[in-house]
Parts: sequence; C-alpha cells; structure tokens
Amino acid sequence: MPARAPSPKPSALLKRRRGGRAPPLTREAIVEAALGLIAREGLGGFSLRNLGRALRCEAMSLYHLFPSKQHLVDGLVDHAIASMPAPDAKLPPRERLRRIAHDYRAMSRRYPQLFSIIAVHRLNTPTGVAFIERTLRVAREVTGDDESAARLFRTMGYYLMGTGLDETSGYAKGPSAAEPVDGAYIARECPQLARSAKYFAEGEWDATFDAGLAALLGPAPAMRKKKLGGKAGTRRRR
Amino acid sequence: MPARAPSPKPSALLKRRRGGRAPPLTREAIVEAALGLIAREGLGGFSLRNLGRALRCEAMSLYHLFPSKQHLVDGLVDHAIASMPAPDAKLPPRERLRRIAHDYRAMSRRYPQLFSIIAVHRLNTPTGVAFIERTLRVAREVTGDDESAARLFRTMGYYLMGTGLDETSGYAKGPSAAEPVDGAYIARECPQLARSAKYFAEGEWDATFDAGLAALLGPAPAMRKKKLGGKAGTRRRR
DNA sequence: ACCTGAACACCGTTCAAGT
DNA sequence: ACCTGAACACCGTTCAAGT
Repeated sequence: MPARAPSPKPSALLKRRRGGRAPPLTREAIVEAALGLIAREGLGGFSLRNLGRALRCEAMSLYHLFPSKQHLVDGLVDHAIASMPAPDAKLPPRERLRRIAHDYRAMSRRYPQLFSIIAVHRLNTPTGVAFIERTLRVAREVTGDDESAARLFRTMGYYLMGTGLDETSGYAKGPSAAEPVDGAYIARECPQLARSAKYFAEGEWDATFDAGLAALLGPAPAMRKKKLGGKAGTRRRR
Repeated sequence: MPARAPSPKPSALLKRRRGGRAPPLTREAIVEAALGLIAREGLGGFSLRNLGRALRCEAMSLYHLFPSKQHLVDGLVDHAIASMPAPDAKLPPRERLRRIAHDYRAMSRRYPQLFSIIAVHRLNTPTGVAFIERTLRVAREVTGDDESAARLFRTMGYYLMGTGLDETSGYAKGPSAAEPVDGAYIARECPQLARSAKYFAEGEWDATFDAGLAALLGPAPAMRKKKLGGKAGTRRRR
C-alpha cells in the first residue's frame, strides 16, 4: 500500500465528488476503474471499498449503477469479450478459426488477472452469445456439419481455457505450494522433469500453443518464409 | 443453513473435544472434513470457522496442524492428486497416456467443487512432482524425444485443465451472467448456437472429450465390439 | 502441548438518512 | 435522483491467556 492518502482527513477527499466538478459516476467509468484496479492489485484487491477509493466515492455509491458485485463482474467479462476483433472474412475458414484462437489467447494476456474469472464465466449476455455464434459459424464452415462443428468448438474451447489459465494463473504465476520442493530434489528424483524444464520456459509458450492448436485444428499453412525455426508465435496484436 | 445447532448454548458443544473422548485433531481428519465441507457447500462455504464447526473445535485450533489456510489447501490438492491410480504398465505407452488423461478427468469429477483450485495450483509438493514425472516419462515413451514429450505433456495438460474446469465450474454449472439472455433471443439471433445445443448437453461430454483427446494424442485403438455408436466414454472408476 | 476466545483489519450488502 | 455512513454478518489471522 504505497500511496494511500496521507491526508489527515480522508473524508474531505471523499466529498470531492459531490461538491466539486467531478464527472458523474457512469457504468463505463466504473468498469474502467475496476479493470485498472484488478490489473494493478489482482483479484485480491478487487473490493468495492478499494474501487470506491479509486473513484473517489463511497463503495455503496456503486450500487446505484450495478445492483451487485456480480453485475459488475459481468460488465468486466463483457468488456474483455468485446475487445476481441471480428475475424477477417477474406481468410479461408480454417485460418479464420485459428485467428479466433490466437485472438482469444491475446485477450487472456490483455486481462491476465481477470482471466481466471473470464474462463469459467458463462457467456450468456448479448455480447457473449454473439461471440459464441460467430465462432460456431466459422467452425461449421470448417467441418461442414453441425455435430463436428460443435465438438470442434468445444474441444478448442477447452484448450483455450486451459492455455489461458495456465499462462496467466497456472504453473508460471499461480499459487504455489506453501512449502515447495527445491531444485535439488527435482534433479535427484525427477530426471525427466529436469530434462523438460527448458521446454516449459515462457519463451516456448508460443510454439507449444501452436503445436496443440495444429493438432486440434489441422496444421497451419506452410510458412511463407522458409526456415523460421519453428517459432510460429502469436503475431496479431488486436 | 438447515441444521445448525438449535442448542441454546453452542459453547457447551464446542467444549466436547477437550472434556470428552473425542479423538485428537489430526491433519488427515482436517483434510477429510474440509473435503466434505467443500463437497457439501462449495468453496464459498469453505471457511476456517465453518470447518471448526464441522470438527467441533475452534477455528483457531486448526492453526496448530496447518500454519495457514494456504497450507491446508496444499493438503487438499495433494489428496486429490494422490487419488489417481498409477498407469497400468502392461499397456502400450500411448494407451497409458490416454488412461492418465481419463484418470485426471475422473479426478476432476470426484472433486468438482475443489477442481477450480486444483487446476491452477502448482504441483510442487513431492506428491505433485511425482505425478508430473510419471506422466512425462510416459509421454517420452510415446514421442521418442524430450521436446515433443514436453509439448505433448503441456498441450494435453491445457486440454485437461480446460475440460475439467468447464465440466465442473464452466458453462454447465459455473457463474452465470446476472441477467442472461433468454431462449427466444438465442433462437432468433443465434441459429448456429441453437443447432449446436444438443451436442453441448451433458450426455455428449464423454464423446466430445474423447474426440479432442484423439486429436491431441492420436486415435484410440479400434473398438473391440463393432458399432458401439461412437460413445466411447470414460469407463474406469479409480 | 494443545486449545480458546477476544481482537484486528478486512469483506459484500442493507438501510435509513442526507442533499 | 444520487450519494452517504453506520450497521450486519461474515472473513483470515494474531495474540495473550487458559488448561
């Protein structure tokens, strides 16, 4: 807690909104502030009281725009889902689906702290079902029948969920055992894990992701420039 | 909260442990009680105070066996990981790896409420790294080289993580939008989603899981009895 | 050595009250 | 109409105290 109002009368600061020229509270302002708060402090710091402090209002004022914290979380998830671009209609269907997978992964990296909520949140808002419908239609173009399209959508979704969670909250950054084993123990007891460690490093994540995606979706088209060294990677930004 | 001590003096009940013949508190007893509490009430009900009530002791007594709630969570994850059987050494490597995947999925269904914690928990206890080492060795037998083995382990892990989360906490059972769209909206705006709904039903989960696993790992060996209708499923129990 | 219970610094949410 | 702040029923954890 570095800079938390050294003023002796914090209530004077909190009054700013009503007395001063502060813009009125809006849903968008609250969503932006919440995303910033989560990005800075993680989900552990995401409380309505902290959010009120960031917005210079009382926590309970937020209930005027969002009837509960759950409604606000829905707004955050919608914001993240809506941040994904529409797939480029000029690409062949299989490449469009591959792009969607890369765009989803890019989204998980744009909202790393929020992603553990996004991953298991039902997408049954208008924004959410629009994303699902759009993706299912591309899958249908790829497979040519509804059943295979549904299964491809689902298995690709499992894979994207797991990848995003592992990369944002999992082995690399997630909660560790309170008393983890040390490197000497690994070297002694787990030789295959020791030999695998270099392929688990962050620099290998792109190649691993593309390998799994190719297995689920079919191989990517031959690279235009030869001999890139197998580092396909996620190139698109947003 | 159906049956919560109608007695007018709950403190008398809490005293039972010290005065009576109650067995002493052990780590195992606490882990079992915590798993039961989570299974009954979900992670939302998993507090040290509730756990103390289930064990008829003060919440603070738990600190004697586990220095923090995080240490207890490590114990729960270890318990779940240790519940998976060792793979049958008589099977060919690829089938052994497929079994491990099915065993992991079975574990996620044995601890559905806990699984959202298991999925992102680093497995760096002795039990955890033993599971990783054992699985990596099978993957190494399948691929024949360390790099492909590491990537196969990782991508299969992503897939298992996503599957387990989706089946235990995701679209089917997970948190819903506070104000979801209704069926009429889906039928009108999302025809491909409407056509896909039947393949998303719980009865299709086994077939979908096996389809994705076959894509990542290679097809399962031909079924012994012909014309089973594509419903391979997860047969082993534990 | 093992367990207790008051206390501390937090939560989300309700509600009567202010302007 | 919009915002406040006290209050309620919870958290994990600390700590001095009991037996």
